[in-house]
Amino acid sequence: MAERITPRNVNYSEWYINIVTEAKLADYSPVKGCMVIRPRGYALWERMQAVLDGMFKETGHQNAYFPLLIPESFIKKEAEHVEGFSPELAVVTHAGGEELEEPYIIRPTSETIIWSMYKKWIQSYRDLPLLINQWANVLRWEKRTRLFLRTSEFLWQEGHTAHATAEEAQEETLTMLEVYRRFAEEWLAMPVITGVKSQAEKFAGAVNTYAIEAMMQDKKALQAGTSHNLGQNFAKAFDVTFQDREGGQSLVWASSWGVSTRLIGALIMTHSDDRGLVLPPKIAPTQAVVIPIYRNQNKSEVLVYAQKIRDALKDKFRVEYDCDDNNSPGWKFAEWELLGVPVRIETGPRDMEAGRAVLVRRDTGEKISAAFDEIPSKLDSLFGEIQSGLYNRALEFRVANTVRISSYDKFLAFFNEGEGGFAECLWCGDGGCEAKIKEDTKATIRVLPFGNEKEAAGACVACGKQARHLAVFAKSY
RNA sequence: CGGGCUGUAGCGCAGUGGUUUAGCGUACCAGACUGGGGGUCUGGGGGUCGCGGGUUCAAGUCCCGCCAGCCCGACCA
Repeated sequence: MAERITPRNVNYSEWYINIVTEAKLADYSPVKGCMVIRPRGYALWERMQAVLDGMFKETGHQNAYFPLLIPESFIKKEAEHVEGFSPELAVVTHAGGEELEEPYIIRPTSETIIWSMYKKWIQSYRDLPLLINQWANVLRWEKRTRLFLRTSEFLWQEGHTAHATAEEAQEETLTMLEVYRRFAEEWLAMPVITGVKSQAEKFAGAVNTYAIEAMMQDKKALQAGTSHNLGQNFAKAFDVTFQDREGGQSLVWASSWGVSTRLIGALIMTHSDDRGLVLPPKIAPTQAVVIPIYRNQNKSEVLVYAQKIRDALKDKFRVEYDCDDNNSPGWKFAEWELLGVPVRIETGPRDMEAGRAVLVRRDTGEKISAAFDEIPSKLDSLFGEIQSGLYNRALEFRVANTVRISSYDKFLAFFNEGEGGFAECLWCGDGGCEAKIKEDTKATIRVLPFGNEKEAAGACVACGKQARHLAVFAKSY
């Protein structure tokens, strides 16, 4: 076996790509910047879809589907939106062997096509709120790509809601941000910081963008999900009005929110180690794998015993049984570790005679012997421990790499000389300061975290003027 | 679009103008022994050396051009 690639002998980005490809989650395709998601990678996405979709339904949303192609004129209706997306649009100019009268854009996001329909669907306050989600692919012609983190085409869900009042739209925006926070923290075991984006970092066309930001193991930040308050911007652009209770006409208020296959990248970069993926039990497509260990003379008895264990677990957990005769146990151990399966269950002749099995944790490597009857309950509690253990480990890592900085010299040293991380700093709110900081350090404001308004008293880290916000600065993906 | 690096078997690589039929590891195929941390042995298949041109008695190796990929930037979820 060749020496495994680690962040110590290559850069972090190569390490990450190596894990993605070694675990056979995805490949680059013949289409530049686009990836092929392999079955193992897609299984992760399906798990995420299932959980998120349940959370969307619980909060009153419905799924729908809108076209891939958007008339070019639609994109141009909202000024900020055009400006934000123009550089990365792919345009269809020909179809059916003829040049089209008006080109179509391949959707980079669906606000415009959806709001063109909402105009027809919304007449009265009785039609509101309209709470719709779409699972779809989108295309943004990115200059540089990285599997799962930034590909030209990616899969996502995009929620688009319409409301009668500004307050309702804002409430929806924050409700969905909270759904994302819960999903990231409770399911992906990935601690996130929630808050609002600066005006420079917000979505093109939004009034405000809220986000969940996570710290990866190289101490860079990753925006893992966004929820936008769109105000009346798209209602104005697409002339979507409704008649209120009093008989007057008003523009509707909007939100949109999305997470993408980038979450798979986030999951990998949060928990994985040099042996491969580490998946939290709640999201892992396979939670445990039963590996029989046998010699030729006792093969059939061991296989029967191992199958009994598998059968005792299969209705309660997502469990696989690896009786492939072509690979040695050692090979299988390494392979299933690479794939991130949270618990491995070894059953050999010794275990069979004792009526037991050995459970091995992927996250710590700890081996636990369990009697046959107690395996299901043991596994259940182990999953809980692994889930919270991964969360706590990631949280401790973030806390250990987050510092409060008040002097600009220290700020520059933190990002330009040190290893970086999250810097919590006071900021005056001026876009000029923000731009200067980006110029000097490549660090950007990731988020203005919630719940820190009282702490924003003091001087801006860059210009020294009266601060208005506490901001989290970091280099990001 | 700039800067750097790399194109030789599925993958990872060596090959420094002249060892015959271009090698090594791994993967693959056949068989046997094995099996509690990526097994051992024997035999086997697999190559337009990225593409095009040039120099030379002789080019994977030198020169020119082109193409592709990756990494680092700029842009972005």
